[in-house]
Amino acid sequence: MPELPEVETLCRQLRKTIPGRTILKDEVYDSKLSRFKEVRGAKVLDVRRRGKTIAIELDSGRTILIHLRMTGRLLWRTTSEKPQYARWKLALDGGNIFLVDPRRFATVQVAAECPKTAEREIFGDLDIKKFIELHGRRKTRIKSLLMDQKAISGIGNIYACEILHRAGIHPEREAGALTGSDWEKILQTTKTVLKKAIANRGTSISDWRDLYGRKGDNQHELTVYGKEGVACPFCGVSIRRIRQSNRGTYFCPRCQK
DNA sequence: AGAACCGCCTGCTTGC
DNA sequence: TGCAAGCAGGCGGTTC
Repeated sequence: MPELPEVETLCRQLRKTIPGRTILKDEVYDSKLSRFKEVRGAKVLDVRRRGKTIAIELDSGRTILIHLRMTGRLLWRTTSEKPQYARWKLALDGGNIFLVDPRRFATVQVAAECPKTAEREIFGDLDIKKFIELHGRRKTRIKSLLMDQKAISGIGNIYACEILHRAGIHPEREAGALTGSDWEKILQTTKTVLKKAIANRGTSISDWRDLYGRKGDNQHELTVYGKEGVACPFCGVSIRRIRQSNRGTYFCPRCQK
């Protein structure tokens, strides 16, 4: 699933590829994708990441917002050959961006403005002190909080599990019961885990591929996600899987208190 | 307020 | 082998 590191990988690759190019046309292949405003003729100025959203800024003042949800991928092709499960194409001078998505959850919209998320961005303006003030007394469980996009942007199920494992915090701990040093640990580990994943160009356990169709390397770094029954690399105890808010949570019962 | 659950989707795995 | 049920889950919504 594309989370912050995967989306960041795409944004970096797009930033090297499309600014300065002009949009020749766009084609929608999936009726589920809503109609959007005209983007033809506009030139790409920049590509930014907002949480898990890709924002392509145009010189027309509009911004194309792409959210990949579960199985969405973006593919750069210099030919017009349509990949399997192509849902949308942005034709630029010199190449095409295809949105590929077997499960059809991904969304594309054209907005007037780029969403503002800087205060929720771990690599942006997010401030630990302020974060603890806002969320440090809540009754919600820490894993749900890490995945709450309105609290902190970009973390999904895979990285939430991995972060808490490396931080030694049990996913069912109540946010309000965490100490200052717990928070320190969690937010520091969040940075470390996500940075590593970005450097590895994302986690390819199933669908994820980068802009050029290549797998990432971060799946080799995973210590708990998808590893029920496997020995914890730190202590050797069997990784457990529970269900939290209807999604799989993996953790080590010895390392995570 | 927070958790549980649903609907949106379809490729893949599992079980009979 | 073949088919159907079950599973995966981000997000927005509803319900309890």
